[in-house]
Amino acid sequence: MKAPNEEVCDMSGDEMAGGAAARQRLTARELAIWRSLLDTTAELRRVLGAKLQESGLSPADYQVLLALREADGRRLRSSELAATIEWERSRLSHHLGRMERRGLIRRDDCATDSRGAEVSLTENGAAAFRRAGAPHLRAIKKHFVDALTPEQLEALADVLQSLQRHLQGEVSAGRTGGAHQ
Amino acid sequence: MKAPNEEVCDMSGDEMAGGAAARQRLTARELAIWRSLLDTTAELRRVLGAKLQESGLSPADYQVLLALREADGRRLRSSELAATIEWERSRLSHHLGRMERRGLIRRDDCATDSRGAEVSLTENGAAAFRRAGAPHLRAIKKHFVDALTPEQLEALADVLQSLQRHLQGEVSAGRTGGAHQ
DNA sequence: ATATTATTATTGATATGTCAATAATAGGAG
DNA sequence: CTCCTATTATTGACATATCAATAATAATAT
Repeated sequence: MKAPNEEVCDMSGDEMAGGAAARQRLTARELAIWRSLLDTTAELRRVLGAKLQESGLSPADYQVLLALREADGRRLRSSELAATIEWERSRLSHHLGRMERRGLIRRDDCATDSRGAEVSLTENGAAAFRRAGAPHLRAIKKHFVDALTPEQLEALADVLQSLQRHLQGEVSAGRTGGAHQ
Repeated sequence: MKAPNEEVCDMSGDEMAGGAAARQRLTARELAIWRSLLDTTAELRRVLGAKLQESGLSPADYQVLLALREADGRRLRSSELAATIEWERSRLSHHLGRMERRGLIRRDDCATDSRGAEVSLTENGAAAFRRAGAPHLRAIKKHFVDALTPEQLEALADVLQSLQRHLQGEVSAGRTGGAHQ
């Protein structure tokens, strides 16, 4: 096993111009936590995905149906839907094709923009979503929420907020600590 | 917006036999934290995957090459490799086929078991891994570790440990304290 | 109005992941 | 040994994801 502070990676090289803190190296402990984050979240996705599958929906199906369910008038332009769930348009187009074949959603021509398509739930799709919803939420409670104390949950929320801010600061050329990529 | 403690899901129904705590309901806050976990880790995977791609490797390629790199004699039986990285055998078989076509790995017949295949790095694969390694570790530091304080990192490790114990306790029929797997 | 550019959505090619079958060999019971 | 079962690895069919290219329309400039 590695010593707790062993350096796993020599960070010298490019894009490390700044102060001493910025050139610190990745420890074995830090790497292990990263791997644990990857593995644990993958396993959670797998377990919850399997639960959803019992209702005949994939996680991707669920995301699409949820966004439509919560949309004004239960319908969305294809590109609005893509923006809502943060998918690439092409991915959505392929997936909508499959969901349409299965009778879960419908695509109609848009009245105000001849290029556009309006996506809406079919009766079938709405029913599938209703069937899947409660078991899915129960599974989130059982496998995720119930594993943690309220304090741990809040600590996790704090961690996630920091990670997200850090990620956003990077794309919008921010001044997080000088790294402007 | 939802009130912080609004109940999102009525948990009554199945498999809730026990005390009052177990039948509590999923709050909007808890659901939001779950969604944030999904979204944030997806974005991290995306960013790190894009970085790896600059070296011509997918995250999956990297996992395979890393496992081979760390194996005794730089070679593994196919099923050992699958167990190491926790992949289904069929997935590994398909992926090894693609990696073999790209000249990253090689499969030889196993001397002691005529069914088996021994997977090993090619010179090409070893070189690709060497090229990708340092930038990948730097990216983990930059996008993940550097976003968090040491306290946040330890809090996250604690959360992940609880989640993993909880998941394992479920598969091995209960009693978190006794899971010896 | 016409030409240029941008936006919308789809498509095809390819890479990836899952599941259920298959083929071949190993290992044990009789 | 011979039959039965387990293990090993691959395959084919399909679902999914990404990327680059396309087609159609809208929006804008001149």
